[in-house]
Amino acid sequence: MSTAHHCDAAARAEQVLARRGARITQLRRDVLRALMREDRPVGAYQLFDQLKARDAASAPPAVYRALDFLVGEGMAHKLQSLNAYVGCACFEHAHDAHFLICRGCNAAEEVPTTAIRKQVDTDAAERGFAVERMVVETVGLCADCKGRA
Amino acid sequence: MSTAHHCDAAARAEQVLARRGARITQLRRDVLRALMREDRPVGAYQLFDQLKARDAASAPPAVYRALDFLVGEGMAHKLQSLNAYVGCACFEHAHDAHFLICRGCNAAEEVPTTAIRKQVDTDAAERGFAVERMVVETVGLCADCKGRA
DNA sequence: AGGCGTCCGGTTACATTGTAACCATCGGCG
DNA sequence: CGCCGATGGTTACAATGTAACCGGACGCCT
Repeated sequence: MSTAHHCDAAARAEQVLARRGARITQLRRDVLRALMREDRPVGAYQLFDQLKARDAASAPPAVYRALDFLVGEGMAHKLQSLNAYVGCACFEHAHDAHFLICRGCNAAEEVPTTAIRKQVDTDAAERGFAVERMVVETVGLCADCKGRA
Repeated sequence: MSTAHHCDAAARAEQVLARRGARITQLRRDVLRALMREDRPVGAYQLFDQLKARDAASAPPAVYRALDFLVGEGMAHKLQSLNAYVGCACFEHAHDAHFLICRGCNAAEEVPTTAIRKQVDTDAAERGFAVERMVVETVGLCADCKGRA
């Protein structure tokens, strides 16, 4: 696993944010990079500990604020079933996602939601429900971990 | 809104559990009924406070254990995006669900997942991922709250 | 009936996750 | 320059969830 890919993701994300006119501060950059460096979901306090060790963060609220910013910009997602965050160098401001979360290796693969979103919209429309946000998370075993079982 | 419906739900759930041979203790019954009495998601500590007031629960772990039992039996679901629980007088041991969660009135309507589940299975199969559990939650405004806006 | 093993829940003490509130600072802008 | 909104530092806490240990209840078997 080369780190090049992850650096690229962070760099790409920063470019997108810049083009968008978003304020990229040092803290936000640090959080973004820390997130991207991992290829797994990371807890807010895990991030905090990492950053704290480098004097890059002062206290939990700072980290949560940066995470909220990144999630709002679509550069991170929160995994509700893990209370953890993953990075995502996406070009859309905010977008929903479907995560395949492996309970073997803790990887979380983001996959597109077009078909699911359509079905959710149908379910909602039938009931006059206006969709704002969607959470889709699937827990199980990835191909590798399934094999290793 | 009559309470009859909710009592029926709790009674029905207890019947199903009984037929299944599950151990229905006083605590579990109390938690089940408290859950069913609400028509909204309820936090574990909210339940705890209610039960505590009636001397029906001693401490948080007891409530969490009862909730785990009920979720395992398919008589309750956890809403990951709210950290809250809802009852469900279903006949399946465990089943996934799609929840339409209204941020106006906090109602959570459970709707079937057949179509979504199929798509999730497809997404997963394409990547060799073995699905075990699925979380689908949609946040927005229900018909009533949309109107009231 | 007696003894055994398992399941359940009481209890204590914490761990983890998330936030409210207040203030200092910084950067842009008139 | 002086104002203003956005950002983040700081403190103190709220809310959510759990580990570990124990005793008692219950079913089951002999």
